[in-house]
Amino acid sequence: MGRRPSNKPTSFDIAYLAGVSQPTVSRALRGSKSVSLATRQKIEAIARQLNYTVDKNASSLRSQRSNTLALLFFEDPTPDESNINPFFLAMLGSITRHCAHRGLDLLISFQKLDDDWHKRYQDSHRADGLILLGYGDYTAYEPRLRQLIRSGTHFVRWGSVDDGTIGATVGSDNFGAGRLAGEHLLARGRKRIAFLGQADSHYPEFEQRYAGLAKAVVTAGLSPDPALLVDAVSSEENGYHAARELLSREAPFDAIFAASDLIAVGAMRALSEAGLSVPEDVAVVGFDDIPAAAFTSPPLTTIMQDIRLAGEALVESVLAQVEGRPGNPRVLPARLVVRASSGG
Amino acid sequence: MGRRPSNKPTSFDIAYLAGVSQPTVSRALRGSKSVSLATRQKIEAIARQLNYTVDKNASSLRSQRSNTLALLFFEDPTPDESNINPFFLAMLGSITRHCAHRGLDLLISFQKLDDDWHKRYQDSHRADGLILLGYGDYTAYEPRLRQLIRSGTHFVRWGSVDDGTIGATVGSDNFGAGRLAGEHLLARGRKRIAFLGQADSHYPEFEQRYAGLAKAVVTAGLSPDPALLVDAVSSEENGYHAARELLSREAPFDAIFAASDLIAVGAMRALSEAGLSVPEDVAVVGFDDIPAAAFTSPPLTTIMQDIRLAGEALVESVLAQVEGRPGNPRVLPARLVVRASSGG
DNA sequence: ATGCTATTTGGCAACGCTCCCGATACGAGC
DNA sequence: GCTCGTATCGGGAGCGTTGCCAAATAGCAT
Repeated sequence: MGRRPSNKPTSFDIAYLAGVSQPTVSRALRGSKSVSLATRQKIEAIARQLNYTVDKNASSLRSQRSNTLALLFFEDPTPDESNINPFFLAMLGSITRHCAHRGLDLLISFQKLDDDWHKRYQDSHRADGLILLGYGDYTAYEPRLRQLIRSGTHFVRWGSVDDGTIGATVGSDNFGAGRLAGEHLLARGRKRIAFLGQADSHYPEFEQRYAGLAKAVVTAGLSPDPALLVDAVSSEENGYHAARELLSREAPFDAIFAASDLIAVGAMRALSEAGLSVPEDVAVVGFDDIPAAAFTSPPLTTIMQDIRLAGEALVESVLAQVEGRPGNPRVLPARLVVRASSGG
Repeated sequence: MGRRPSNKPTSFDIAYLAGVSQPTVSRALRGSKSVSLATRQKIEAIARQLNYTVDKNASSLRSQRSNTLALLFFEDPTPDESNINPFFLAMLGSITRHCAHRGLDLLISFQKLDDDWHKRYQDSHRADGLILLGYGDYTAYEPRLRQLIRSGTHFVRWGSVDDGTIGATVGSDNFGAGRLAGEHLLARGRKRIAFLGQADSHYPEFEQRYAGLAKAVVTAGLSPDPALLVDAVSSEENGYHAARELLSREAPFDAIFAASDLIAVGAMRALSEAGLSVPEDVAVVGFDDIPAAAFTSPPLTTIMQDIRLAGEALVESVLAQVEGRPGNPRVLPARLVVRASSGG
């Protein structure tokens, strides 16, 4: 029964024990250089001995800095509770680690696209900045982004980096990646490449992936066939149905470029049910390199985004804004991971 | 230029506009019943119009309640940055949703087992309680748990629920699940079932899974063979090596029960390389039902834990403690998901 | 010894909210 | 007509920290 259990010590207690004033304790523990080595060490020793921790709320209230970022996930289609987009989960890992590296706390939250999430965060001082991660229909949350900007909330968005977007944005080189996928398939002799994914402006990332593919096709002297373009948002179910739709169109095709791995996985199931074999009849390339991609049969050729770099870029971008610097847009390279589904 | 951008309104502003005192604003917005309907409505209207949000830090500082939980992940083996245990990620989804449902914020953080993470959270008022999620060596963080208890920090642990554990705990019925797996394999005529996973007291969950399996074997009138017990912690690499170790022992076996899906996946790779086919030569059952389990070839029979329920139970347990009620231990049922790897 | 700069430290006042009272108003009750 | 209870609100005091400025001390040249 040495010490009373939950009598959380304050900086006053330490000040008293160290024989200094309370502000000095604050300075010492925060590493201000205007406190002598001797007193700092004495203070640190006492603090350690008392198991003292700075009160996060008091500190944040006073300094108007929470040293916390909020990570908001948006998902369009899935009403399924626990089934989160695996790519975003990988991103989450990268972001948390980078936050830890920078001494930041990370608040996370899942949002419906049409919720009033922005109100929770603007001016509440929960977080110094927001990281927005979402695949969904861009137009659905675009007005809310304007709201955030108006209220002076710092945020960065993961998504398509182009002129039309609003606020700081970090994203992969979707166009380049699409082109990469196209060139890969063309190099393997495929001539009629279908695209599964929403290729309109509501889904700018998918749109750019398609644009890259089209560019590769055109460059090869071929012309893209609109019949090979099937809408799908990112889920296995949608991929399955999109592939069936494609099959029903009876336009010949010898390859599929899916806008996401989930779509690709669903599509491969549909192909297999239709008696088509991958990659002999149809080569398949996905996007994201989710963990399951290595375990499909055949294993899925896909585009790997640089997740580590992405997490870092996102965190640094918000941080820059918090510190008054501009959060410049950033395009990250993506690379092709060749597996069996595209014929090696 | 209607309103000045980042001049965050305070409750004083609202009070002034509403012609009431500032505390009344606070009460009204928090739904205290001792404020008349008329003034409440007036206050709410003004608050909405000004885009007012309660300052989280001030509120938490005064009330000593942050309405925030912290989710801490522990991982033993993986130094690999972005490769997070998929089961925990699913759990994360469930926990966040339940937190949202309860109006709680969720702080997340990845920890090394031997870090001084407990200091960050005790008395810092970052969070009202902690949820600890980890597969690793229990003994490594057990002393830190005692520390938390001493300091009066509320927490709940996901893991093995038995007498030896400390603090509030929620976990699956590992023993029952192990038995389920054993009975399933025995019912399919397998008689020599190997177990891949650390079956000692440092990994109580794995230990119990093994105990359940052993129970099933004994009940069937057979006796467990120590030669069929191979240590492995949860990763694909470890599963691979464990299976090779098993093969090298030259003790006959016709089934493998892996303590986790990751181990099972690695083991299947080793089996396949050794020219053994699943399930003909060796039936395989995993544990966790990670997303990839459905895509292995053959698809993996595994144990599915009730993740939705788990998230809810964890959150409710900490909440109970915060409110002064005891956070009782809770054992959740798990069920078998039969796929091809065990012979259907 | 005196003055003057450089280094440390203390005092005071917020930060924006919630909690604990006490004050006021209004009807009811005798 | 007066007291008393109930509903509603205001006043004042913190919650534990950090920011700002002044004060004290030390160090050194004059």
